[in-house]
Amino acid sequence: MKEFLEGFKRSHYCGDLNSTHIGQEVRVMGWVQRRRDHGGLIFIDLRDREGIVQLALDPERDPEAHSVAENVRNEFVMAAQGIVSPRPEGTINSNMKTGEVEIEINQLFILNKAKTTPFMIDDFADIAENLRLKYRYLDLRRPAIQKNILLRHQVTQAVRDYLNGQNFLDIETPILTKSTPEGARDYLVPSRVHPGAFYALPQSPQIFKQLLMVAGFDRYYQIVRCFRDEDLRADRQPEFTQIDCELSFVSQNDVMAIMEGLISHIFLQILGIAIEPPFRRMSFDEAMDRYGVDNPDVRFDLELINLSEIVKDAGFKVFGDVVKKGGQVKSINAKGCASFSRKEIDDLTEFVKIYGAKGLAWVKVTENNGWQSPIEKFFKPEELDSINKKLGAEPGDLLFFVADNIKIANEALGHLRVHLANKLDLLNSSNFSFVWITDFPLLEWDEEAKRYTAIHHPFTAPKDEDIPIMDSEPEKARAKAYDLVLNGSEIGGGSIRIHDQETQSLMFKLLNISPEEADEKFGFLLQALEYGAPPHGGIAFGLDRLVMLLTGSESIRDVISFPKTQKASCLLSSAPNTVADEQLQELSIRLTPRGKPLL
RNA sequence: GGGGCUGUAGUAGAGUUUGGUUACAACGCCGGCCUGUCACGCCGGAGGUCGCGGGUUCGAGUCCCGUCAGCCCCGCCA
Repeated sequence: MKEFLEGFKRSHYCGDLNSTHIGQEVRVMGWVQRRRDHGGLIFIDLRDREGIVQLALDPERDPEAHSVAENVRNEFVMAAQGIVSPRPEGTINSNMKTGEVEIEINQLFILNKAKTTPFMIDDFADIAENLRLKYRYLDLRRPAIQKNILLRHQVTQAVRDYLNGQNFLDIETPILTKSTPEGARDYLVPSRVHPGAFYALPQSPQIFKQLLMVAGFDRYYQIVRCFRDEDLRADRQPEFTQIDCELSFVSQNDVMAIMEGLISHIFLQILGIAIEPPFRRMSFDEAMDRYGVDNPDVRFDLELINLSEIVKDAGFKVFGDVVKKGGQVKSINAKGCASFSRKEIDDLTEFVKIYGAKGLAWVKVTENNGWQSPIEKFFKPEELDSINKKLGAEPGDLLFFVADNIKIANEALGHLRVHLANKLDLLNSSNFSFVWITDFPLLEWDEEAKRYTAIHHPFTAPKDEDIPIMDSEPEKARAKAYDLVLNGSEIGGGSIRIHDQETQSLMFKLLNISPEEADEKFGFLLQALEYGAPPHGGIAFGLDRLVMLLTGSESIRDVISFPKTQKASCLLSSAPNTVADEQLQELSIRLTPRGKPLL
């Protein structure tokens, strides 16, 4: 076969041929999408990564090639030579990119046969995902998935083009690195040379990229794999790819502006969509207040309205009591949804319970702005009027209320808002709405650990004006941190980092990390900060999520070549698997009986 | 750790509510026919441990218990 390919070279991709090639002799190679045998004439649709072209085999024109074609089956690998010809009148296929032409074949070779595939290689069938993942190399042949992977390549190219043009340097950082207990659970790799010691796979190159700033590289980027040993979701894999950036001598606005340039460049290059910077900006507090979440989908309204003040002293004791205990009553006006059935409303009630809400109160607004509702009788007419007014309620509207602590009320209605938008078909996946979320709190109280933890990470700088209150009112201190949210997905997040040793030490103190512990865990970073660390900051974008949104995919798995299942296994290779006793011995590892905790 | 959905020829489904003779049609596959099709067409054929294990019953794809796998979500995770 090697000798054959020495002499027989491909001239074009199948999918690239069109009427400009008419009259040329071309050579194509690819997989048989389908063979249509008319007894005499045989058509073969040959597919490669660029598309499909029709091969026409006429027994009179070339009996030898025609007889080869008689034995061809789906997914055979073929090499073909012939003349690109216009299709006869009336046989042009406008559904195909190459539909105006066909190749009149004069030489046809079978490069390899193929067994009947477990599923058809096309975009019509809806294949069970475990089967797709087991035969991922066949799944990846399907045009829709292949398109995603090709687009992913185009995105990384666009990223490199832009960042290279902005003087960023692509620098690699270690994959075998040190466990840092803050943040997600680490994937650990046992060391053979150091029995009992472990490397950790990086959750992000965070500390190393900061060290690159100390080293003076000034602008760094890396398209880099990161690892987090946490449970999976439709948009979460245990290994994922970040577009990781860090810059020296910049403010928060500098970072955001440069990254708006990057995102605009990507969208223009990939989708031809112009997105004009600056992007919309919104504080964390505003996002929580109006949308209930820190990753608001701003493609639609259905905003959350706080009714706490109105209902605090109103007739409905259940609402009033919640407010008096420090909770909130928030609501959504679903315009024109009064036609929802009892069943539909019950389903929505079940939906908010997922987020801890005890219930979902509702009101159907009737003619003359009256209420049809189980809670109607508890409100005086003037209370009812002021709620209607606050919500802009009109006849035909459906109002929802959640009364609970602030966290649950926000979360339940924030998710209900998106759920309703889906139900009402308000979401358009080809509409891209960006918003920066800024002014995050620096810290968050961890009830379980009885201490503060960093919302972003322990190296995030506080806002200058909040440094004085870090000690006295730590929960009120805000961070120089920012997330970029696209259509309700957090696609990137970053911060200005702490670059002086004193602030970093204060931060560790607030996090209840002792100097000894800090030294043991992050000593190398703290030392580096003492040798002339420049002010710096950066950001990381989730490449997988970005490509998912660019392709309109519903799962992150559809934009990753070899993804893992929800239980983090690879159905193709059967990873993870057990290993030989000898391997364990070399690593000084002894296993406990399966599933039993170590005593 | 928890909640929900799904599992029937190679594939995607119907059948499960109300247990009853040989589990149904489509696509694919195999054979035959067909010279302008393009998710070609026509004729014929093969193909099943109803995820797995146990139970109830005269009898289980169908009911019960357990278990495995995949998916969605909560917790967890930037």
